[in-house]
Amino acid sequence: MTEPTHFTISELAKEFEVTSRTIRFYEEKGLLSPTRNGQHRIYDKADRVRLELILRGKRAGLSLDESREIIDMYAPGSSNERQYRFLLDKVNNKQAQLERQIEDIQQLIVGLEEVRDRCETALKSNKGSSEKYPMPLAYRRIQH
Amino acid sequence: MTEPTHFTISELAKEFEVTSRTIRFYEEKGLLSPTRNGQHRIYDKADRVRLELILRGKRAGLSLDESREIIDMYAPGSSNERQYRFLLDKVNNKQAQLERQIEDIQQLIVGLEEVRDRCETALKSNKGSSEKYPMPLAYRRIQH
DNA sequence: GTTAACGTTGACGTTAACGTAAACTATAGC
DNA sequence: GCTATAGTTTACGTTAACGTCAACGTTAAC
Repeated sequence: MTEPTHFTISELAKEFEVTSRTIRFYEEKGLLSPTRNGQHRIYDKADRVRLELILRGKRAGLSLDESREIIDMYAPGSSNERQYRFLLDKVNNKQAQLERQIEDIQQLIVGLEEVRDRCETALKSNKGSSEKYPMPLAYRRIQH
Repeated sequence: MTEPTHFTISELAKEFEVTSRTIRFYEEKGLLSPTRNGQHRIYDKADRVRLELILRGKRAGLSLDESREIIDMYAPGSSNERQYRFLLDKVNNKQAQLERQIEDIQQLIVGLEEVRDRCETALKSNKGSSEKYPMPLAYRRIQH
């Protein structure tokens, strides 16, 4: 049983738990461009990878435009020195932005961990009714 | 010069580089509830912190509803054991979700790092025109 | 007292990311 | 030949997160 090399829209839809409409929408927006068999769409492995990346970007909280930007960096076009330098610049900026995003998420997690600690100590004291429950401190050191 | 303790809407707008409309919108959505001096809004430090959290959530790629969820966990309501257990559960779920989100972002970064490496070697070979430039590999190990 | 600066409440407009429904085509199974 | 299944296009609907007026109220300055 060898790996499939081409896919229909509903196969991809099922695999990635999105609707066909969604996949067609991504095509409208220029994020996918499957070939056609007559009027039906046929997706190859590269298309599948692109869809995967789009959805990863979505889970990451990116807009479709942002995901497109990144995917386009993955698949470079022309290749003279100026283009490389330009791409390099975009890559570095994007990476910096993503790293800032990670920091923001980590700060949110720190806040949640404080909440959890307080919950747990409150539960361990075995009378969760008369506890002091001050505001979290996690959001005190903020700069950005 | 002691730290200010209250703020007008435009002060906050300026500090956080959003419009007053945006801040009022957050209030409409129940994310803020400043007091009033007559008809004007007055924001105290707690309000400011909440705004900060909302914007951090935004940078993190969360929707307003998701940010609200998290903020509401920070500021707990009643406190019997059942409530604590329930909150604890929500906190843990949210944390897991945020950590998955971080992983997705990190994968995107890995892809960008590959691109950058190729850019840099291409530039170092000092003739950026005749290089092979295969598709990135970063998105090969994917499970989720 | 009027103009400027700041704030307020509607209310309608806009963009992104799809959902939903209608009307049609093509193929496979009976 | 007919129905079921999968796919297609076209088009209008929806929700989130604001933007953009318009019309109005107040204090502060001149």
